[in-house]
Amino acid sequence: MTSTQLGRVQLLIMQVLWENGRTTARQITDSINEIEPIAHSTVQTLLRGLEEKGSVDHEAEGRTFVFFPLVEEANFKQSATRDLVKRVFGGKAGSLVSHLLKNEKVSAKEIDEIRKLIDQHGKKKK
Amino acid sequence: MTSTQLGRVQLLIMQVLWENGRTTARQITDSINEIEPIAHSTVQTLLRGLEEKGSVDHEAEGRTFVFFPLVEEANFKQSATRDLVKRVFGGKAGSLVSHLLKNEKVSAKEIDEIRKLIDQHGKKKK
DNA sequence: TTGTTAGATTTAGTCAACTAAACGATCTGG
DNA sequence: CCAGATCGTTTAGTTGACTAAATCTAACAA
Repeated sequence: MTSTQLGRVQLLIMQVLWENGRTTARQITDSINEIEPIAHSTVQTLLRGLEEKGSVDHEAEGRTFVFFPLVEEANFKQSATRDLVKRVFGGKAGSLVSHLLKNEKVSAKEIDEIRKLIDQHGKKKK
Repeated sequence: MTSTQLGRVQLLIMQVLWENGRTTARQITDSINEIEPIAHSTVQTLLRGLEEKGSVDHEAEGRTFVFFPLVEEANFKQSATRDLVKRVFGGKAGSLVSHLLKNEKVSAKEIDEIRKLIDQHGKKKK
C-alpha cells in the first residue's frame, strides 16, 4: 500500500534525509536539535519505525548506520496535499488554490510563477 | 489556545455540523453512515471530546441533545492549510499553489476564478 | 404496568506517534 | 589495558484518536 503517512517528527527526519541524502542517525539528531530538542534515542526509535514502514533503509558503514530515504519527497507532498484537498476542500484542488490566494501571503515572485502556470494551463487545453 | 486540530472522524462530525447547523447525535451518525460505517456510541464519545476541546456545544431539547459548532469552518480551513504549508512546503504558500497547478486537476472554471484572483493581487500592489 | 425503544453515560480496549531511559557492545585515547 | 564516549537495541511509558459494548434512564406503547 505504501502508505506515505508520516507523523510530525517522522516528517522532520525525512526532510533531513531528503535534504542530505545519506545521513547518520547522529546527524539527523543534530539537525533536528537546531529546531527543537529531541533525544538521540528517540530519533533512532523513529528511524526503526520508518524502516518498518518502508520509508527509509540503511547500510552499515563501519560500526554506524547510514540511512537514506526510500520514498521521494515529491510523492509525499503529493499525498499530503491530496489528503488535505480531499478532507477539507471537498476534493476540489481549485478550491484550495482560491483559499490560498485569498487568505495567505504569496510573494510577487511567486505570483509571477503562478501566472505562467495559469497561462500554460490555457494552452494545454488546445 | 483554541487548538483547532481535529482527527479524521472528528472532522467528519464537524462537517455535518457546519453543513446543518443544529444537529442531534443521531442525525450525525446517520450522515456519517452514508459514507462509512460507524457506531452511534462512537459518535457520542467523539462529540464529548469535541465538547471538551471547545469545538462544539449542546443544548438539551426534550430528552435529546442538540449539538452545534463553536468553531467556524473558515478557521479550521485556515489552520489546516497553514499547517500543511508550514510543515511540507517550507512555509511558502505560493509553493503549494504551484504544486497544485502542476500536479492536480483544476477545472477550467476554477482556473478562471484563479485568474481573477491573480489580477486582483496585481492591483492591490499599486 | 410492563416491556421495548431511544436517549446519554461509563467503561474499556486498540493503535500510532512520540518520548527517552537503560543496557550492552565496540572503539579510542591515554 | 581500561575509562569514557559512541553506537545500536531493548524496554517502557504517555498521549490522542478511535472504537464500541455495556449500562443506566426516561419515555412511550400495549
